Amino acid sequence: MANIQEVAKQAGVSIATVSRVLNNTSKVSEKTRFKVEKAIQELNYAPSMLGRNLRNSESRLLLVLIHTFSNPYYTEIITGIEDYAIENNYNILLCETDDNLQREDIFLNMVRNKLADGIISMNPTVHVDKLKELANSHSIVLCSDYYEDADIPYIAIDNTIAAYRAVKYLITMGNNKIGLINFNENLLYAKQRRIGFENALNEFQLPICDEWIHHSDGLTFQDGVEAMRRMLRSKNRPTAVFAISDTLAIGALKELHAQGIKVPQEMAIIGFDNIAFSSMTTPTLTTVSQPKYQMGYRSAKMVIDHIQGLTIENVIMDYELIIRESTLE
Amino acid sequence: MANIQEVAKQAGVSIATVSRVLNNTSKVSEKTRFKVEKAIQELNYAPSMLGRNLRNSESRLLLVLIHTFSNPYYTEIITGIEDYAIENNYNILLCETDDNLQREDIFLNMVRNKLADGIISMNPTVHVDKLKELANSHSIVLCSDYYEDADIPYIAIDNTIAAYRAVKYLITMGNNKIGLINFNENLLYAKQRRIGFENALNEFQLPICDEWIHHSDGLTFQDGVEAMRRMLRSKNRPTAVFAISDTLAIGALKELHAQGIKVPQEMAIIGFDNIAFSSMTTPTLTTVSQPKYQMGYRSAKMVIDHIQGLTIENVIMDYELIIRESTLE
DNA sequence: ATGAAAGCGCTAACAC
DNA sequence: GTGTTAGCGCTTTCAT
Repeated sequence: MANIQEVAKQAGVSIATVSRVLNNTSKVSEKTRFKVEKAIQELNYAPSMLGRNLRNSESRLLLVLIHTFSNPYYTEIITGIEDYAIENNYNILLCETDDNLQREDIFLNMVRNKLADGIISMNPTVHVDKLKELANSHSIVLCSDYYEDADIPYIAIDNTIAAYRAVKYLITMGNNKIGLINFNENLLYAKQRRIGFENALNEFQLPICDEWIHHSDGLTFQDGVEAMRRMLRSKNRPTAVFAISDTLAIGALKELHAQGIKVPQEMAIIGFDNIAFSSMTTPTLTTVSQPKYQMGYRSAKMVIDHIQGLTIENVIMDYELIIRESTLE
Repeated sequence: MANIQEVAKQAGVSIATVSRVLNNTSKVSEKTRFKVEKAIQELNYAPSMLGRNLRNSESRLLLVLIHTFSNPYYTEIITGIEDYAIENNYNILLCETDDNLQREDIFLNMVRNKLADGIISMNPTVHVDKLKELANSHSIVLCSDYYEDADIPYIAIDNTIAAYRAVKYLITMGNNKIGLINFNENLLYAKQRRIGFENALNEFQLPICDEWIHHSDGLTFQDGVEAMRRMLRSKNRPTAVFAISDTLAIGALKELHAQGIKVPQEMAIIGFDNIAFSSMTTPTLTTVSQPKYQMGYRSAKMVIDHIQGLTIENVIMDYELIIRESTLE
């Protein structure tokens, strides 16, 4: 592939002029521009990003850290990120860390290495200390989960209140035995949603029963199936269950169906995230919807603003309760 | 962030020596190595990929082109690609083209631009001529859909036979009125699956009825809902439907449920792809499973082999019929 | 074993 | 309006 030298030679001009034509950065005479463009055509030339980036010391690449592609929660957020990024001439590098510290290191190093200009992390299991240190000198934004007191800018919803509202809704629907399917509570959002859950029960003086609280090892459908299976082992069952993610809720729904337990008549289920599948289940799933696209879009804006030296502030977004069949009587 | 100069200065050696320590490329005395490593530590130095890549004229980045993140079909393939890539010191750049020619151009240019070393395209709507031309001088592999006579290496299953087997299975289950929900037949795989569908019907001398063949505009659940809705407008209904993707099949299932039509008793449904959600629906979905992880893994191997100058050959993978509730009586 | 220097492809400051 | 040139951070050849 031709380089700028060859184009210059072919057009009979200097490389500076070629660069000017390429970047439209100062006046070039019609005639010269024409010659250069002709040469570019003939040589099928495209400028090397590598050279350009090295010179400009920027890559216009954003790293997006996620735990695993298979979690459908991310898809809409990523679309939002990508839209803003593309609009602003950035591209995104989607990085799956998969709980692998080594892989994580590779990605974090890419921004120290100048291969990427900033990071949007949606990966709460990331090595916090490293991220914190990196955030001192680089542009990092956390999306949808964050760390308290870590001083890394974030965008998220108020999980405590959202969970509180969801559970309160279950209560107002007449449920007074309410269970929880949670994930690893080291994650802030999981902890917060549990607190919201407890706040609601406390407010209505309902029991918080350990038998009705189960933790899953992961966030796949199958994890939800297993959590519900464990919950159903006890004869004393809740009449409603709040699952911390739609994937878990959908798995739970499946297990209830397998055991012939009617939803919502015998047990109501509410999820969290409003993933696309949640309206395709039988019954359809009541859930808490985060403005995922907007969260992605704005987190991209945040990180790009930060790269360009602006100061940015944490953002708390609104959520919405989407009521569907799994909680209606 | 420090650069190689500063490290050299701090260690009291030349930049060449630092580079040698970094890359372990020739003998360096213990003492010098130690000094350099100390300086690297102190300055918290990490080499710039940009400089390195420019020098080596490689980026060790692979582009993965997909149509949209929201299609769950891709997730497992991408995991396979990523595993092989990481094992071989490559990273992947996941690119969503979204039918946008301009966006597509950006991505294709990245490989001409030396920002990426190769492309795995799973995006059948990509501008074929451009891709073909690019494939002459760069490393490109098509995964799961391909172009006939385009001479671009690919990995895929035999869609015609897979579809044939799926439909034949419906026939042997006693169905003789079989419908099809297809997608845009400009896509090779859609065309091939239709041919397989017709081959099976022809073999058993069953009618191919236009009323029972519907095309959707997209591959979302909603598209499946709408396709089934259209099919149900005619009184004369098929007793089984082959949907070209699980997403469409799941949408169809949803619409059948909404209209109170029992699956599989009144209508059997079979999908294609075995996405994770297909075992979570009610009823669970019979489907054709492609070895998605392996297809990803091997396509990454193919493109990296090609980058490294090896000759590569097209690969046809096996598929598997996964029988679940949506076709059982 | 180590250093000096060229050069990867590009942009921008400076000179004309 | 256009050309010359330095330099972005690195690797590698050639000396020593």
